[in-house]
Amino acid sequence: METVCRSCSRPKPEFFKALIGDFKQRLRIPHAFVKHISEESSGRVILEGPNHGIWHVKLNKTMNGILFLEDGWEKFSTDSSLRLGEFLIFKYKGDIHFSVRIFGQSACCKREDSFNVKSSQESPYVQGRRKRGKPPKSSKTEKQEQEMETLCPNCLDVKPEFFKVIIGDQIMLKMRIPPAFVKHVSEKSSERVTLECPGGDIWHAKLSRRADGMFIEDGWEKFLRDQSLGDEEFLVFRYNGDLHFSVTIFDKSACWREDSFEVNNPSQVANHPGSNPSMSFETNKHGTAEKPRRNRFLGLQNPNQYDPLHSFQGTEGQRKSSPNSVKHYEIARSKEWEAAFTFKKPYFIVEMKEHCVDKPFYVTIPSSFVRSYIPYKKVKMVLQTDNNKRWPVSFSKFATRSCICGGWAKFCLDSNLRKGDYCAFELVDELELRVYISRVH
DNA sequence: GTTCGAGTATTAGACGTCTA
DNA sequence: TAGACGTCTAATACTCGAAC
Repeated sequence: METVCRSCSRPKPEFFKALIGDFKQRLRIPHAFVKHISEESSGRVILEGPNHGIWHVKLNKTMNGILFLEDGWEKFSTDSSLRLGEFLIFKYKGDIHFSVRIFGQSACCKREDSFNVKSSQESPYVQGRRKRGKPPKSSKTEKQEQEMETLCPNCLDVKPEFFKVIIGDQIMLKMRIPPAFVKHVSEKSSERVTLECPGGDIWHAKLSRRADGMFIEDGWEKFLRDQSLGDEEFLVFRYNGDLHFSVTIFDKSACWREDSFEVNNPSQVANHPGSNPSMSFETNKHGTAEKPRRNRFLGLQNPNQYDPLHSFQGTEGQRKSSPNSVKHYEIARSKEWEAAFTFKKPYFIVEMKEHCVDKPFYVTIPSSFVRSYIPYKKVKMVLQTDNNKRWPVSFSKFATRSCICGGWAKFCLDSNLRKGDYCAFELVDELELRVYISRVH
């Protein structure tokens, strides 16, 4: 169970961000999160890295009330070696103070890598390159060791974590633990998995070890059902050991789901400090309490509540350019581009470089995508766009890489692609890629 | 035996050059 | 000149050996 921290009596609001587009220049605060900081929406904020290093970043507000982390953000981004496709989770501690956790493309928390980054001066990265050899052992003072035992995980992020996005049908039956995370699970552990929501509710499921990975099933489906979890919701699993996971749920607004902090079992309500006394329960046919099902947000009914940059999806354990199920919408807004991405099919994203939009006109396809989805050495493919226009292109697989070349130039010119734009390629059919464009210019 | 530094291998992206 | 292919380089994982 999520313990009550001695340094905080209530849960701290969180939101997550996917690093896409111009994330190195600035980062938008999700609209739904602004309410938590609206009174302090102008000025400097403090970002605390995974190792408790501190960065000061200017929080700027646009005319239409959108908040961006800007001046100083680039330094934080550089010092933390943030990369496209990674995820950040911001926990708001109050007094414009955020702690930040970084999740790599393996879907696991990058804490181990970034733990020793105390500040830009002490970064183990030299000119952006990680120093070779094993990282030095993190040194903690005796006091810090004691605090680790008494502070709740939300206040001291020292436990391994991974995230998972609810996408597609398969995950409704079982959830694959990211391969990069499996090392944290002892081979001697039992098969009984405990999933605990912040409100204290507990679900049990079965852990299956198979040749193709480690899965949580038999009970997972009930957990999803009871939490009314559905497409595009984002879960963070914090591992407490002995197959006990604390689960934090984020909804489509990129903010934590506050109802996940409510207690599902009325018998627990009276004893739970964070419970909502006004919450009512219905009794199901079995006589057990059932939380009213959440009114799930299924579409862009209210674009103002939707943070278009949040939902670049994670992977099922793949290292790069995950072909996870996501769909991208293109949203152009004045000079700055914003895109909302929610794919349903395998995809990859490419930033348009000079060679993509000028001679010799080609796009390199991530090899992980090619291995998984394009078994051909040389084949004709079709690109299509939102307006149902189609462009024939050639796909070629070489010894060291694969690319789209023949025909790409015409697509590029017809679509007026420019250097710096992003293209998402969604594999809608065996030899058909739907292209979504995010324009920077 | 453990920790840490350093060398090597592998992979993927960028870019230059060749050829039909 | 467009497309095909080779080479270079960066990033990172893996392995080994020295120091403690």
